[in-house]
Amino acid sequence: MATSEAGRKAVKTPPRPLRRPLLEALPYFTGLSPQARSDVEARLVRLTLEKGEAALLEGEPSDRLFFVAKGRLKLLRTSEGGREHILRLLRPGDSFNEVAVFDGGPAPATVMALEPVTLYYLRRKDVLELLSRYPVVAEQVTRYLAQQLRELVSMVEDLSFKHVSARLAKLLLTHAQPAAGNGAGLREHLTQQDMAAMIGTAREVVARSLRDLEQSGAIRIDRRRIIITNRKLLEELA
Amino acid sequence: MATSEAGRKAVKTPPRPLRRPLLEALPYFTGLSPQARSDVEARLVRLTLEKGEAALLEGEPSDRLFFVAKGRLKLLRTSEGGREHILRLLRPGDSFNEVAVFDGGPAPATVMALEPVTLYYLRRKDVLELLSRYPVVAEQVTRYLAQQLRELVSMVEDLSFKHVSARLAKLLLTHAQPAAGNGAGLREHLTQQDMAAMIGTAREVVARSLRDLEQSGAIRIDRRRIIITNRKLLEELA
DNA sequence: CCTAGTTTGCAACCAAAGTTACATAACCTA
DNA sequence: TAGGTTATGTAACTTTGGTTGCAAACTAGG
Repeated sequence: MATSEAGRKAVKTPPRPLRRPLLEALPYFTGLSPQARSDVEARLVRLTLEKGEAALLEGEPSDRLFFVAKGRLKLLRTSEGGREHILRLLRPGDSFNEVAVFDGGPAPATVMALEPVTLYYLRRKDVLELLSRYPVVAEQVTRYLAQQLRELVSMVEDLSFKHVSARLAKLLLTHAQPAAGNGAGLREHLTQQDMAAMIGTAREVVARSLRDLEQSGAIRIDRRRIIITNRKLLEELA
Repeated sequence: MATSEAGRKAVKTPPRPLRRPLLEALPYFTGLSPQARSDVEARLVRLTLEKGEAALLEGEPSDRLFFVAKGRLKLLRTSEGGREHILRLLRPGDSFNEVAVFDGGPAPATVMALEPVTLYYLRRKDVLELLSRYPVVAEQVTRYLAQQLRELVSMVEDLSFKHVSARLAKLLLTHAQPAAGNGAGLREHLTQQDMAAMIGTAREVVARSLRDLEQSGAIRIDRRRIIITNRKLLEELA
């Protein structure tokens, strides 16, 4: 993360057969019949991006529904002042740009590659066709959209009711090593800048809050790695 | 608005034929064939609520997709501290509880009647059946969900980037009399408490911001009615 | 191994927003 | 219209969060 400015050149690579596991990993298309599956595959277009390149710029029209096959991206919204709020991190299996595809408006957020990335996309008309041809897909799509809505509602709630340190605590918890209880680190390294952009505040405030959390005994910061020393406590703070 | 606590008794009234205009006003079901229409109508259940009654409580399971036929409701999220954040005002033609119906989880928000209200609802299984039987419905539903997502993203952006006075200015603009330019009042009266709950702040802060806006010349407050005296300015502030 | 760029630590300060505490005005209902 | 209830106006104060400004620690590439 923490990439600086970026162009948006995209390398369109020649179509190449999809590996099965990928399509199966896309929530929209699990459990389709073989014919249906090839119907979908025939419409997918492959696309690769370098680190820092944008798949989508907020405000621009776009009718592509994207799927992440490889690599991670950030989906963010930018303020006039240049600050960014990261709404989601995208990883293989995720999709994005549903909003623009389904309501026909401009892209509501920018999506930028955090590392070399492979994407596939469908055009709006193909999506709608698949949607009406395969009801299962329609069902999966509505489920996915509903989940997104649920997450955003919870984000709104957090922003409006919780203080920075609570939002930070929650962020740490959702990024903690899964199995581990106490003593767990984060699954992937996040810079303070990243964390700030994810919970909607400034980097310095994150630093301050991290110190507070350390004071309280919930976490320990060891050579800029965050260790959760008291998960219970952290959950209470969140 | 500004209703106090409320029970949640609901009066289930005997089924009665839907007036055509209503069904036509529901975005999901416009443009259906007559048979399709009666297929939908046969599954709708009618429900009335008194002012202050809840159609839905956040956290409770619910598999009903609701449609507003008459009256207004507020859709809100409550904090532990009892503060509420109003996410949307619902009026005839609106629907709610898509999230729980489509992802199968608990209701993400509470919905409360602001006045006597008539609702219709469909059960989850009927919704899914209609969805797969009539592709047009699937398309309308995904469009509607996408619009909701767009609005929530914009709400998140506002909360994270804008100050209270900007959020308030925006709120006033979206509630201003439609046609009118300067000199326009609000379409419906909102108490400061309402406004505070809609932009995620405290009532006193709204009062303070209103004074600021009046100072700046964007609005005038005349016997607790808000008049927009300089729409341009208000738009800049937002 | 060295350097340029990135990330972090931290303090001091300022601005915004939340809180507390009342007084006053408007509204509704009996 | 009287009297209670709800909505407002406003000030003072506290807390949180945003900003500024560096210095130090780190890291990746050459």
